[in-house]
Amino acid sequence: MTSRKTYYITTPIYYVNGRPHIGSALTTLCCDFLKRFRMMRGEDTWFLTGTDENATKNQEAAQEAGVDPLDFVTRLADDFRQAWDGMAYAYDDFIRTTEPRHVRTVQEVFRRLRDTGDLYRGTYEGWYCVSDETFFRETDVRDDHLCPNEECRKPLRRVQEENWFFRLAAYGDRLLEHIEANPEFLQPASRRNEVIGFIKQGLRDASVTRSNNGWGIPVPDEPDKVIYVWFDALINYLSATGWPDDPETYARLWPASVHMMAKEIFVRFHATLWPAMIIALGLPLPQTVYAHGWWVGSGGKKEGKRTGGLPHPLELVRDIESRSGASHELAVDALRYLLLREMVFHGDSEFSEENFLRRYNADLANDLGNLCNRTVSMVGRYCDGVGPAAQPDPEIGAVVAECVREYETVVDEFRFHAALEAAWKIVSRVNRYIVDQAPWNLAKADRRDELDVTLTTCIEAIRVLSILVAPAMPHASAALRQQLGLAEGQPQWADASRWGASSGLRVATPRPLYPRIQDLTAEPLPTPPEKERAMEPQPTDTVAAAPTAKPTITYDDFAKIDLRIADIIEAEPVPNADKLLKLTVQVGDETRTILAGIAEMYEPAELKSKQIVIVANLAPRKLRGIESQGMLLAADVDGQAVILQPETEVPAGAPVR
RNA sequence: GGCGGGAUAGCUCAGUCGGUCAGAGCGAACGGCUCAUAAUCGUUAGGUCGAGGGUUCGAGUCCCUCUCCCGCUACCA
Repeated sequence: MTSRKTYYITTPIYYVNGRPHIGSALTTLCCDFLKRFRMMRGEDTWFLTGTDENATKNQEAAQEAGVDPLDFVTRLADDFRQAWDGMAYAYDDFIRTTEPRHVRTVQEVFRRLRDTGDLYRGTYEGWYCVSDETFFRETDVRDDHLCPNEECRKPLRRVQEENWFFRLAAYGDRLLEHIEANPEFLQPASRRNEVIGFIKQGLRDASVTRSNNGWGIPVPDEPDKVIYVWFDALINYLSATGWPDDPETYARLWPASVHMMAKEIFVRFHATLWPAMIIALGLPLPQTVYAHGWWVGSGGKKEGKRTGGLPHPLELVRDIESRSGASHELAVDALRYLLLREMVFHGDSEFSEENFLRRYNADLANDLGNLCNRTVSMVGRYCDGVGPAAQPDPEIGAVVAECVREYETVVDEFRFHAALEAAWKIVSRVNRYIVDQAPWNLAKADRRDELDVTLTTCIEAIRVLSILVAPAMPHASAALRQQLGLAEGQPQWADASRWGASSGLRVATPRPLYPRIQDLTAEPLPTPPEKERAMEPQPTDTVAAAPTAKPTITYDDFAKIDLRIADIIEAEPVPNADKLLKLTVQVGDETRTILAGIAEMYEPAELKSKQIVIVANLAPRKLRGIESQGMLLAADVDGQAVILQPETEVPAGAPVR
């Protein structure tokens, strides 16, 4: 063994013309999990993500919008960066394909492959789709001369141009050889078989340049051409290592340990073209290329093809946050947990918000959160808040050890949901243990020794859990440790195997990590999350939400919202709710009930006869057992609501535009 | 069209070499407990394991046919 190789893991670089959604969030999350897990084990890690910006479409879209293309893609790239920051993904590097370091590497790759003869000139004459940046053969094109891609169908252009081609066909045998000899190279196995089938069918050389329209990476010495966006994009994994200018960093990072991605870009690009390019360059191949499945809509509809239907991860976070009252950071972790836990190993998984929320209650609120809460509470009550110095139960210790082993095994197989399942075996075993031991009876009978063993066992189990959940839920891990009274700092994996490592901890005041969600009804998700927050009871410990630029919407999107002026006729507090007021409002000749989370800022009396702005066509929703038929608009100032009013009195029901 | 993967309790899914495999979790019902977040613990699900046929002493578990879904690939010059 020579110097220690860094565990280098990558996401694909994301097309900036899409937006972040729970699919790309999952890919990135898997990488984050692996990084955090490896780090915890003491390994050197490097986690790369980024954006793919050289597509011709971007330039055209920028022109339409009348903006400079680079500014345009920069803004879009920032959307991704903010989304990933908001999800607490601890990437080490964010690469953009418009950066000089990437351009430099891509051009060098091109030069070298040109020199070795892996690239050659060829003439292409035929049909070209600008949108897909793809050439089509004569036989693929129908008489209408529209793009054969069913999801595109844009008019094709007749082109004749000389381009550079990559000798992909020459690498089929070498690829197959490597794939057969290295079972861990392409995973999971079902996907590997698809690749083998694809290669055995015979590969075709790939056209890797396009004519230069002012956007993209110019071909060295041929400024009238740019490098095809896919050829350019894959090279980002190499660019980020500093190849060829920074041999030291390169040596530390390359080859990549894992290229993680969703399945649609696996077979042709990451499992075929990219490895062939690497072989042609004479570089070592990545250790593992892994493809996970898609989120598909409920009812068997294939929503994965178009990810437009999938929500933005931070929208879901806001929803969890406002429904549960969990802190923002813990809501982020809740979604991280749910994404990893709901995505099954082999294939596509169903995305259903209701199922997510159900699992939130079951796994996070009832099982994990409550286990911590009841333990800390009992230590407070029976031991004056100091963990006893007893030996924890060895039988539970054996169960914990077994789960820790299982966890480690399945993580190395990329079965994240199975890892979390293993951790939750501990949770449910200890919940059962508590009932079996009945510490409340032990306390009454003054059976001190048994009580000490019981509570020490609980504390120890939670301490181990705080380590096991850390890769998926870094904030929740810290919260568990805070509750137990453990010193701050990164948990270490080795401590998961030290049963009985803690004693005499001073526990914190018990505070539920994950409050239960009362209403699981799945609302249509595109509900504006920020406005909704002002409506919901706000927990006092809510951390300020990470600022998130919302994506641009069209006028049509805006026009769907029916905003109206309303007169407040009646305002009264809602029983058992600190922050909710029940408003009876007049909208034109209609009277409605609206619930608003403004009780902390406004007295019912002072609201009477005030004019407000409401969203009149929001789907009704039950809050605290009362149906709210609309939503009041208010500014959100650090969680406090400030209602919006017309400047002068106007007729109730007047539309707002 | 070819190749591959699915179809298992209301929901999401496990089921390795054919014989306590008909399972888990959630949801629901009932009961226990009271430390806890109306939590937790226990019991309860009688589901023709997509349809039909076959091999076998015995088949979700192997073979054939069919239906539906999904993926990869090819579009028949």
